[in-house]
Amino acid sequence: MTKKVTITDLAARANVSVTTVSQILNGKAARFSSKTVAKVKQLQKDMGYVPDFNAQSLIRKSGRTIGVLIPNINNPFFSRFLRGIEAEAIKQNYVPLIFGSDNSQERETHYLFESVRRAADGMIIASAVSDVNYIDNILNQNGIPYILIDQAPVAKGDRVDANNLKGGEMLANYLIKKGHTNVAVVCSEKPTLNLQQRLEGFVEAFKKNGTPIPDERIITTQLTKQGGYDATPAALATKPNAIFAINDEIAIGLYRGIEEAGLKIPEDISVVGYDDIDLSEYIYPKLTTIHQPAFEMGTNAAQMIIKRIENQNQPIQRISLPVSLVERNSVNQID
Amino acid sequence: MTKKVTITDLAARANVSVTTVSQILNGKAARFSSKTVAKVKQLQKDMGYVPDFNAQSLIRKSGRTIGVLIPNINNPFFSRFLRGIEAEAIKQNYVPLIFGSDNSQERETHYLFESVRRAADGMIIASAVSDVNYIDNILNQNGIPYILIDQAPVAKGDRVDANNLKGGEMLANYLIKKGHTNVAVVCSEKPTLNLQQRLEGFVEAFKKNGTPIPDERIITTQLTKQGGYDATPAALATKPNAIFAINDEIAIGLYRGIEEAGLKIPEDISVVGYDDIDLSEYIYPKLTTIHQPAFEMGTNAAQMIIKRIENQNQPIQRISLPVSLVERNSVNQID
DNA sequence: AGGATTAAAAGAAACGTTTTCAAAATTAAG
DNA sequence: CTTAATTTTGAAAACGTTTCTTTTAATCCT
Repeated sequence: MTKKVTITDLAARANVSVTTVSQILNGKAARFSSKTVAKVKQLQKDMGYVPDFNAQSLIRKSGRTIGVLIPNINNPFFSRFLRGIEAEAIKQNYVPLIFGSDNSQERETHYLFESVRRAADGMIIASAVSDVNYIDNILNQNGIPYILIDQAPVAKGDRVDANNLKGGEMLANYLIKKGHTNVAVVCSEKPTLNLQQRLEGFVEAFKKNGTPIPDERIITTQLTKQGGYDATPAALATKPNAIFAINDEIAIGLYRGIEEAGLKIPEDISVVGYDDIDLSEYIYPKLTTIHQPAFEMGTNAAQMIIKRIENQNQPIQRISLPVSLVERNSVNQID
Repeated sequence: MTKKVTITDLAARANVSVTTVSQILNGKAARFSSKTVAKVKQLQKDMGYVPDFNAQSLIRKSGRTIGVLIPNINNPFFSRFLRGIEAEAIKQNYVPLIFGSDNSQERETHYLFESVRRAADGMIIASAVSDVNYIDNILNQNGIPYILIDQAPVAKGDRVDANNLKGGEMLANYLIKKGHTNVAVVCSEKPTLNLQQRLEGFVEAFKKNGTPIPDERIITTQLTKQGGYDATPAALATKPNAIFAINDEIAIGLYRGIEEAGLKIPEDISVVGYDDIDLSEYIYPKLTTIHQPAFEMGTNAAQMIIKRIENQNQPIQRISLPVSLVERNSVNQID
């Protein structure tokens, strides 16, 4: 392990000042004779000089870093979302600092502070166990802009989401068209805003149809495959002819539970999900669900936060992405 | 957005020198009167002082950061692995810098350099599109220790893996016991060492059994669900009574392909996978596979690299974790 | 030729910490 | 009381950059 080579070493070898080297390596090469430029650039390669990140960030007051807080790396929706962020970040020369809160309040706080400590230039927060005002306080105090996904923003905040109200509504109307008026819903205990809206769109559509969904048909559980599996007996107990899983992960758990209960989808019972994770095409029967543009949500979020970082006082940005129903084979026509 | 508060500000407010503040905040509080200590600590809270990460790292020559390079965030095996890393890192107060190479050579290189640039203290590399010596060169030149997962290490390197040879062998013997001698394999084009070993264990066991697997029964494809799906026709064309998918993702793709071909698992054809991702219990029929301790591999990897970081010249570390066969319902008894 | 421009390069301050070393203040000892 | 020992504090250097300002060298113009 050789000692790290610094800009001073390089300058010395080039018989040139530190300033000169710095300038040349930072796009100001025009100011110098081509001979010097060539010499410095060559030497950089030869000596393997790479500027010290910390020294650089210290003085530039930015490390081009975006803190990203998500609930769960395991959930395919989020991993796709993450890849969107990554794609945009790489394009604009930022680096995402990825943190999974695992739905733990403690972890979320830890990572929030870690992001502050590491002087993230901005944050994308898709994890939501903490109170929004709490988050806002911490980040605001430290001058870190952030954007919230799937959660009610503080009044003045930037925001990107997909149209959840519409999504829920589309699903409901589809089910109604297929003759299902007797539905159960599996959702999480303390749903974040996006889930609430999904639910609302869904419930309202059924109400409008004159077939409201009674409260006891709304089952709560964890937002995971396991959660869906666990909730199956309770859902089945309400004798529905269709179940709406608030996300695809839950739907997959439901599939298993239903299978083990000896029932067939969609002949005995229909299921719809939400998210359109890649898996939904790989299970049997293929899942009818709402497509959310997870990747685009990622790229948009990244784009938005970068804009904000680079111009703190531009107008508030809000983007709402469209969703679509993708009809596959998990819903039966009845009557 | 208030101006950032520095240690100098705090010192001024406390009527005390910068040194004093620094010491007190860095575990050397014993050297000072309890009055001073109390005052400083209180003020830190009140003023919301948090040490500047870059200034700190610059002088300490470490940012307690571990670069993590994986092929694909989407693959559940890796996301579980990641969570193992995260768990250990948080315990030891490190932060993982997570990068997904997406199996792109270009990205991998980019992130490798990005890790160098950001002065990662060490790296965990589970992505393997690049040549090992190439990686070794870059990292070695910059004095960054690393550990390789699932890849042949450079002679002197630390290493953690699971026993792939054994895993392949177990699978083969299980299949043989179940009466399958007519098997196809779906693997990737340029398999990394771990995959090679899986394959070798598998193939050798069949050879030993007197029923060797002809080359044309080894189909190559991408290591994804889509890849498995795409490979189905080719695999089926060899008329096997069982297929070994080199990982569970491929197995899931196979499930879909087989279903669409109108065949039933395991009645018409058996399938085994490798990894034991959580999904394998949620598909129908449940997948028989080899369990790899992904999470533990993560914690071990993190532990190992941290040890290495904190003591560059300790002896080489190697851990090989055990694997086990988990028998579910995707294999039929034949004869 | 000699002042005025312009081009090329260098000097020095600043970023916010940690840490070494020495000085000042306090306490204990004789 | 003085001196020594101990506790507490502070000044300044160092980490590796970027950038603002200044100096030096080269070129131009009448």
